[in-house]
Amino acid sequence: MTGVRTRFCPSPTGMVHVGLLRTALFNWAHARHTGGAFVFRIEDTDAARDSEESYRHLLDSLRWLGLDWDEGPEVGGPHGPYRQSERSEVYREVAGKLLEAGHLYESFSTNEEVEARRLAAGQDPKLGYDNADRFLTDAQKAAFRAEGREPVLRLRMPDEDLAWTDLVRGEVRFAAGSVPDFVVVRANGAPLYPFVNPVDDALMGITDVLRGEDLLPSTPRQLALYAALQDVGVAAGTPRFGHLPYVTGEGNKKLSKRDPTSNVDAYRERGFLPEGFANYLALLGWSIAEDRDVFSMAEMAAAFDVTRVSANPARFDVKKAEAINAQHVRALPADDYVAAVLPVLAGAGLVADPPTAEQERVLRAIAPMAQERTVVLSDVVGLLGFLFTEDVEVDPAAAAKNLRPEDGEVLAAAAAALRDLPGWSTPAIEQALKDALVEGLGRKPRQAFGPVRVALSGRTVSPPLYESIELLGRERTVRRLEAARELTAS
RNA sequence: GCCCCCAUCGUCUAGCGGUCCAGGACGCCGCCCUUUCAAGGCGGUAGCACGGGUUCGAACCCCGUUGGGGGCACCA
Repeated sequence: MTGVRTRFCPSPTGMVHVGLLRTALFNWAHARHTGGAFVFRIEDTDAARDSEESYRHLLDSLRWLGLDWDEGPEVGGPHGPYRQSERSEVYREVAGKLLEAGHLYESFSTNEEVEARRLAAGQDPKLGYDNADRFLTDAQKAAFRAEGREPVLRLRMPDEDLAWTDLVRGEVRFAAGSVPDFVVVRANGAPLYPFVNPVDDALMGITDVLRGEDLLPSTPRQLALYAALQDVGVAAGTPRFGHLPYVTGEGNKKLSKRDPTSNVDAYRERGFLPEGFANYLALLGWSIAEDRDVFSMAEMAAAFDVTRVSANPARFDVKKAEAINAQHVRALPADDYVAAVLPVLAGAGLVADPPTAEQERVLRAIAPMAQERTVVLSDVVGLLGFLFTEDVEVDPAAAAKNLRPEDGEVLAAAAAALRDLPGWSTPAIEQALKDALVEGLGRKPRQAFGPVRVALSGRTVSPPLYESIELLGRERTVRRLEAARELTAS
């Protein structure tokens, strides 16, 4: 397959939805896999809801995920402009051609009139427009205009079944007559989405349209429009369509825009890696192999086949997304991990920006042990914070569990063993603590090291103890042990 | 109401007529390793919605039922 051109054409309203980003990802992957082009177009025809901020945010989100576009905003291309708000002339011209060729006609019926006619005929008003204005005479039109009415433009639907072979679902068919003539241009001259979207696709040479399942019922109209567009020489052909399954939330409902778990930013802020998040998104409807589900963007591009996308709706499962992300975090080269984590620590005020040499040394030393405990980047604030503060705030729950009155002796013994330890190294620290606590006090390892861990890190979960102690240094270690000992007394 | 889409473990999926008493992953439950928590290793739990066909043979093909979802704007 060559010459494939896919597109992603969101409207800049509000936040970026995970389902939207999944659609972008699949279009990108399909283009990359086939060696085609990925076009990015902004459908900002709704001035009331669109915002410049949201537009910027859209570009930023695509770039964050690693989706590069060949044509579109900020990169240009031969079919621009790529923002619909700048293409009004184009639509006016195309509508003119279609009207002249008789594919479009002027319609004066109001919704109330249509409904009244349906009711009078004993039909369900839900059926919509009744094609009543199809053959208005010039005299009739003049009469309506004399009343001060301005017409909308409607597309004359063909009297035949509208069917296509969907890339993900196979043949889909709508019976002739089941789709009424639809409005293409408003009375005030403003073109509508069902018109501008195919017009732009045609003009931009789009060959493959991968979009959400919610748009499937509007495909017959697009097909009819395409036929008209070809007739007047605007379109070269009809694109292939592939309708991607819904991304659902809890329950089986389509993931609502109001559901906080649908906002891509939430994942970004928690520190999902772009590759990890893209990997999970790809799993929503696609799989790379029978026994494998962790892969890179490059691997996805190499293997992606739209035809193998599942038609089933997919539930967004945060737990699995985290598990996939954690695998990407663990696979990071150490330097990359440090680089990724530094801004997070700086953002939490734990290290300077840029970090001091000492802070960087500590981070590099603990990184390999922290890495395998990091699911999302923001985890490091809690996991490593104790290494970058003078004193530590002990988590009350951890204290209740491991800083009980009987644990005081452990802390005292640990402090004593470390206060004058010759040689401050991980092995020396390990030996000293084992001697003092396990041998000396006869405590089980669990009973011995639990209190020490809480005293030093403030939590029951931390990187390996001895290494942490070495990095903490003698002074802070002893001070924290003594401070914790006072807590056991209370 | 009308039209359309979907139907394999709790979840995401593999399966494209025999190699499937259905494979992987997440989750969950054990065990091992271990200074904690993870990671890692090993094992376990759990599924072809139902009914008819077609066929020597059906998770896979067809029809129906049921269930779920979506669309029916001068919004995108």
